[in-house]
Amino acid sequence: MAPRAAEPAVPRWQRRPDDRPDTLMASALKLVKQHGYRRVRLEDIAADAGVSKATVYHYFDNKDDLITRALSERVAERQAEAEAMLARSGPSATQRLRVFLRHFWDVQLSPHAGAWQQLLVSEIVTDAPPVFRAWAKGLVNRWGVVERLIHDGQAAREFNPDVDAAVAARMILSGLSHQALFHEHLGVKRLAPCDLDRLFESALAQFFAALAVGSHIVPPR
Amino acid sequence: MAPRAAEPAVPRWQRRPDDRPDTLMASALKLVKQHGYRRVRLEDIAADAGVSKATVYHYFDNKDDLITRALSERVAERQAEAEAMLARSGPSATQRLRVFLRHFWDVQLSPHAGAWQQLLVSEIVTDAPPVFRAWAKGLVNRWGVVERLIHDGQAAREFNPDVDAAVAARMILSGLSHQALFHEHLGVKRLAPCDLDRLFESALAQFFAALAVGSHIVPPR
Amino acid sequence: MAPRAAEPAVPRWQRRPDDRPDTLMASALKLVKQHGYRRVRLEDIAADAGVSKATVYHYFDNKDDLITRALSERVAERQAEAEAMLARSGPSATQRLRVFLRHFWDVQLSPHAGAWQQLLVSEIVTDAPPVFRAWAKGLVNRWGVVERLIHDGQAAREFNPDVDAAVAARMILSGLSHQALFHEHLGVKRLAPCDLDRLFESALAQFFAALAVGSHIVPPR
Amino acid sequence: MAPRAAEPAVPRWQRRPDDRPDTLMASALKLVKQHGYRRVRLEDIAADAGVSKATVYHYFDNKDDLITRALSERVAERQAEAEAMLARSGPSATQRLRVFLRHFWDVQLSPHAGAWQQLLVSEIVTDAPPVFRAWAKGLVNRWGVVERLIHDGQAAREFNPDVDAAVAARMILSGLSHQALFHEHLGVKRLAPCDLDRLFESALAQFFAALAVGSHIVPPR
DNA sequence: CATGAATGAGCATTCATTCAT
DNA sequence: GATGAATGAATGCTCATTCAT
Repeated sequence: MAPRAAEPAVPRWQRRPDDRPDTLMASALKLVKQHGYRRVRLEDIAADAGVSKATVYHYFDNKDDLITRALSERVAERQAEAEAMLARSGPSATQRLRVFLRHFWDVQLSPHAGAWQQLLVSEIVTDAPPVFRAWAKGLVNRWGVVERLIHDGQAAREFNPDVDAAVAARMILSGLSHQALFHEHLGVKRLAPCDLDRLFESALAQFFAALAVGSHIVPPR
Repeated sequence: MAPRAAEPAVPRWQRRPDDRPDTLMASALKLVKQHGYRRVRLEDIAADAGVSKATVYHYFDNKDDLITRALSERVAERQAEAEAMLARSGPSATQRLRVFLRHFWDVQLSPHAGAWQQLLVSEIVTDAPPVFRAWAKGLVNRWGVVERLIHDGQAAREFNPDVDAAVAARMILSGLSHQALFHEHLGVKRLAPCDLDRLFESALAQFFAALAVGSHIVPPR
Repeated sequence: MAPRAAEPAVPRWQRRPDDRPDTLMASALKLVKQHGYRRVRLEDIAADAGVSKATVYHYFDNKDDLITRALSERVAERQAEAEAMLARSGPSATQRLRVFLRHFWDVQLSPHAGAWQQLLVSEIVTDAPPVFRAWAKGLVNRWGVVERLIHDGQAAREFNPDVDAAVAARMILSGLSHQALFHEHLGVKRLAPCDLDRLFESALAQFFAALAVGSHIVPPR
Repeated sequence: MAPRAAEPAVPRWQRRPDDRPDTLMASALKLVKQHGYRRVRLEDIAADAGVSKATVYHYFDNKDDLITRALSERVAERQAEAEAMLARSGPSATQRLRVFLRHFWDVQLSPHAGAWQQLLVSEIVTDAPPVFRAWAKGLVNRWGVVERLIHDGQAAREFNPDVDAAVAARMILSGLSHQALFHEHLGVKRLAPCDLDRLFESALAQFFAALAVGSHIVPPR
């Protein structure tokens, strides 16, 4: 409470006011990930950011605005990362796909990603539709990336041209995502143990088997 | 205030049939699905069931108890349905798998199932772990059913014996689930349209292609 | 719920309905003493008496009526005891006083009496004035008893006739009561230990010293 | 709802001086004394202090915290007063005792003190033990003061050195306290009238008679 | 008689938001 | 710009009492 006497008169840094919104959004993000969208209290966010509740209203319209903007910004960053994830070079479509999917899997397994999936599916889709839409665009984008890689492989005669590339892309990504969420993040692995690498490798083996040139694909009806 | 003269004195409340707890749980379920676990107000549930708040406390310990029991009961029912879903007969493993998966897909597409997935992933896993565990058991169960059907097919030489049946089971179910959730329930279909039947049929075609006897499966490492 | 089959057809005793009110009052008394007037819940009393809440309303107008009547009855009993306490015979007034006061002290030390004092002073005086009045009559009665015993002693030349007997009676009884309450029941003995017998005996010695024939009593102004 | 035209827009609340917590504690104290610990409603305290319920939570953790702190503070004040009560000078121990006890008696007769005794004995001892302990310390303290004054008198040959000073102190203070409570505050004077001054003076006369040099004290056993 | 069922009124506590300084 | 102070609107829970059976 009382000013600490012997302290150096010149603090090492001054909090630049411009940082405020970012600091607040960072705190918001952190606490939302920890406790969920609806459970975070504005007060906690403010405290975490080291400001008073009222200050939040200088920078944001209300709690929702703060959180929504915090999430949006993060979605944008993630999107950028996701783009970067694309394996741009590589000898074969197979190789590039494998690299991309491996990266995707690793990301999905991060606790970060787990928390995000939960938030998205539950509260964001309901309470912050624009954020959800932004994120969904990224999702569709990734589907497109994989679809294009498959098409490349088909064009290069690496893959069976009869395979429905769009669906194949969706299924491998959805499968991996869903497994990461339930198996890893939600703890189903305790009920049905399965080595994570085996999961990924087997899934990939089957994915490529279905894409293989001679695969017995029965075109939909 | 004013003395009611010869009025028949309408009784303040009615005695209703003994299914009170069930009615309450039904209302709870309905409103939880509509507004989410944390957002339902006890008062709304009571009102929906046509009773007063206090009546709820006659049958349940508290709000959590009511909702948790409502969810648990529903999980039990769903579990039963899921068991029944099993295609018990059929000429071939392929046929039986197809029937099972079709049923699974149809169920996943129901709005009901969509709401459930959201609830489970978000609030139930956090706020009602026992309910989540019960549900997770059912999930693992379904994985097991498909795995066994694949094993049957492998034993009957219908499928490639090298395929990792457990992972194949997980991936097809997870893929379908995840697609149903995002594509259908969360509205991603507006961003990336795709016919639901095509989705299912292509997914199945690729699934069986990977299982096909001659498929080029590279066993994991 | 289901009737226990093998049970002897004739229970050893039938609860006589006439017992009900007494049973209820007993439970009320017990719980009021345990938890205080305002904290007992009607439900607890009913449960303790083995009947349902609604049954209480057959015998009593409301919660207050039940408790008030329970207390009143007990006050009446106590009063009777108190009367009986009077040492009717004895060689000297001194002896009879000593016997009476010893009895009084012992009663005051009982946990029972402690609970009662608390109740009286706090809730009964406020919430059940008639009960309080009844009890107060008993109190005044006891003062009168001691006063008369002192008068007897004065008439017999055992005590100094100048002593104000009424006040002496009040002070010895109040002193003992108050000490019993605070020292014993409210636990002040932990802060200022004092042997109970020493307390009583010293108090009595001083009481009789003041009454002694040669005592230097300065009559009030 | 209707747009308020050019209205000066009366502010919804006022900022008030910084003595809020004190104001609140004062109101708490007042209402607790009026209605008892458990019966005061937070809302009433807030209203009495002219603030909203929520404001209370700005300064106190909860209702209990508010009341407990209010009581504690008051106990502290009373304690200070009690210390000051000590008759520091005077020609004789007798004189100093008389002054002290007179002051004590006057205080005990104040309506204030009556309310406090009731609260202490009933709710405080149960619901706010720390407050009770603090108060009990003050009580024991007062016993000690009188005991020391008696010892002084014994040392100065004013009083009989055989008298048990500790017990004498307890009995005179307890007697006066108890009489003040029942006779005055709880209205027993209506049943058994007695002039307050006579009560005090006679009590004191007997007290000093027992202490007198020649008093026939029979040391306890 | 006895009771399970039902309820209204009450109450402490939480939290996003606003205002005066 | 920043904040402490203030609040209204919710909301879960309790309990004495009443009614239909």
